[in-house]
Amino acid sequence: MFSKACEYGIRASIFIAKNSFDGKRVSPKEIAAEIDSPQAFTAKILQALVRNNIVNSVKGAYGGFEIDKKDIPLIKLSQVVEAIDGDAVYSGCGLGLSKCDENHPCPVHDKFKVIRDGLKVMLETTNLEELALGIKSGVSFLKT
Amino acid sequence: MFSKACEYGIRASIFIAKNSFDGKRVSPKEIAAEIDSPQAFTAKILQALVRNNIVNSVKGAYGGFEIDKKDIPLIKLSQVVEAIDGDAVYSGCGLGLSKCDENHPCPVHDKFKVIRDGLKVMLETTNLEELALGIKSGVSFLKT
DNA sequence: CATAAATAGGATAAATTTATCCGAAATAAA
DNA sequence: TTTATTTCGGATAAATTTATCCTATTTATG
Repeated sequence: MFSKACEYGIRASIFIAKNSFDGKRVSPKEIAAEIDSPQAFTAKILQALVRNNIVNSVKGAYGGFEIDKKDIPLIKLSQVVEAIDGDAVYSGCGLGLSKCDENHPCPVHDKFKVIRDGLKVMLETTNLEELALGIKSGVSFLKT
Repeated sequence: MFSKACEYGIRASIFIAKNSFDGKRVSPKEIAAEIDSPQAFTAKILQALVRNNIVNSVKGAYGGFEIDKKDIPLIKLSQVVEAIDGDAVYSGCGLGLSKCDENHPCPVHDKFKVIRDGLKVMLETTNLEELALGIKSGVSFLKT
């Protein structure tokens, strides 16, 4: 469904959001440990999230990654996915046709549309706040 | 969503089904041309479909790939996907956790479950016959 | 039986994704 | 201003996926 990079990116975003609630910045090292991901690779993904204005980075001593508290409920999962994987999950053809639309559909176009639209709505209506709160309260987890 | 191999596999299966309606066997060359895929790679995927008893191959002169007419309505998209990509699309965690279930869920477990279950039902209730008929009647297409 | 036509399958190459390493640049604090 | 700390970013490597090539094997037909 998503690339590994995107999976790490989502998990990292949730972890950063959780810590930002407490005004705590986190490092790639800490993030990688808490979401069980390769550290250097995760750092690259964090850079992409910074470039896309999803998380904020502070260089130098006592720096790290954070998200403005007021932004946490406004950031949707769809933004994180799009920053890393682009919009292929929504817009691409399920069977890989370069041109596939209502006028020239692949055999499963309509059936896939239902699924993809559902996924899109889900990602666009899920924000980092609710996911971070799940972690904070211990009902959900970011690693095995 | 699916690997390229799986996309080719689905398109190839539909094309074979369409021709099997007319009692016509098709070659990898013909298949690759009609679904716009790399021929040798497609041939490998066809081997996997044969090993999984989804399509039938006939070696030697006048051979090719075919599907028993009576089987066409019985073969579900889920079987083709599973033969090539396995069951990761259904059962895997959306965020890549190796252990993710009701008792130890990732933050988006429930929300993903709805989407994945929908996808699963769709794949399990869509058969090759209806897809092949769409191609035959010209309402849908296997290439751009 | 000989031949031509076709799939099977191993070896290999190219492309993409995933992952690591290291020096440069920035910044807070002493 | 110096130092320690931390992100940034380029280069590179490893792993996986995608793709190609070539030979062996099978089989219908003459």
